[in-house]
Amino acid sequence: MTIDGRIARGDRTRAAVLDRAVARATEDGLDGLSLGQLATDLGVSKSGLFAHWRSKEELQLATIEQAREQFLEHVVRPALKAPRGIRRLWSLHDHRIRFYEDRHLPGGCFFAKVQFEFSVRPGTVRDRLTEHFAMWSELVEGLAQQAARSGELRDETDTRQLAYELESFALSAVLLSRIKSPEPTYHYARRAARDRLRTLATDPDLLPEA
Amino acid sequence: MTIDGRIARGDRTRAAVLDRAVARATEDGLDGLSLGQLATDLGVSKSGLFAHWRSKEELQLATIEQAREQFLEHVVRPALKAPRGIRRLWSLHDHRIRFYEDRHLPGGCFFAKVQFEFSVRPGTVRDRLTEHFAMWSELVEGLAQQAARSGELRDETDTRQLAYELESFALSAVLLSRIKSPEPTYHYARRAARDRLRTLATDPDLLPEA
DNA sequence: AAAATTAACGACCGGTCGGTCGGTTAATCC
DNA sequence: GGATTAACCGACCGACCGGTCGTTAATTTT
Repeated sequence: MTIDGRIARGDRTRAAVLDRAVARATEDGLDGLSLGQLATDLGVSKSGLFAHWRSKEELQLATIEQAREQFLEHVVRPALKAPRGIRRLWSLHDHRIRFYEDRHLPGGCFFAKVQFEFSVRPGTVRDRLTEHFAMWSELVEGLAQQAARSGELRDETDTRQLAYELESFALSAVLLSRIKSPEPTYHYARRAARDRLRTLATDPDLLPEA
Repeated sequence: MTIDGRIARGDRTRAAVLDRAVARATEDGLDGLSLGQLATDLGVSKSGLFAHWRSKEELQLATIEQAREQFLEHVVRPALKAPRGIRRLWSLHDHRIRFYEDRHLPGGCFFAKVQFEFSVRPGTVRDRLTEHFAMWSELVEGLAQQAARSGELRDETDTRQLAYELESFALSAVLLSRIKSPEPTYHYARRAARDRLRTLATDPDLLPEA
């Protein structure tokens, strides 16, 4: 019952390749990824990559899963530590902006980038991205509904509408932080969400002040 | 002083190529554009394209200008017919959403697509896109300031913040209309902007109702 | 110690990419 | 009517693309 050193080695390179692939994809896109360049960057051979993934598309799909893991680890799981309700909703938005702010990825956000890249290009990659976004949407809308049911949101609140607006503020933070100056952008992204949540909250003091 | 038929012919093909390039770029991006495919689609030869643009980058830059023209014609100029102030601001947002809704371009929005594509890729293309976005930002913020100065927005209104939020709602409409169902998305994009403007308006009746 | 398994490699393939070059055709100018 | 000009084309180029294949080196199993 010892650890197989060969497999451990494979796992290590696989992880290294995927981490690099996620990062590069935020710059040049999932399709812009060239297997040759990726291999050279990592100091491995191109054919070595094919030992782990049988095609470029397979590697793209694996890259998506890796990006999802990163996002869960840095954004979702920490955010869920906040108390149920409107504070958890805010926490999710805040952690998300912080993740962009901290520049974990050179392009800011893997999913924003590749969603735009594949949103009108049918295929397996697009389908997987759509699934992931559906899950993410359910998470956000679920948290909003939780907050509504526990009486922390005004009765007339449209939780889907709210989810749309939060998504908007975060999504445009990714882009605008690269096109205009980053600091004001992140500030606007936070303030927009906080103001919106405060107008819908039955107890605005649950949220940070201006 | 008659019209030179040869030059007129050149202008016609140039316009046809650029229109097609704008449309295709919303699907595959400005870099995803292949000159060979583009030429084949239009029934011309690849080398014929090089007679009009000396490199791919030159064609990309020309494509950006063409997209700008389209956007001015379908969105900006019609929107500016609305009376100065908050109604003009709303009109700009509404025309923008309508432009996406009408599916003039297969990918929804040229600028959203290529901004994401080039936002972290230094070069002439990126620089031009940044310039264009700066002009667009000035337009929106200028309209907001106009509305504020004429007393149609509450005194405490942060016009830059408002511009950020409007941009967010429109930007995410492009993406979410492809990932989720389109109709609710456009509805959310309009309602978010209208609600926000109404809370900031000194006279909400200037804006359409729910 | 031999056999089996796994990661990784170098050489190579057909195809496509952006780009060049020497024409051809047709409209315009003198 | 001949020279000029502009649009456009077909053949071709080197570079790079995703992908295949036979092999080597290291580790584990028997």
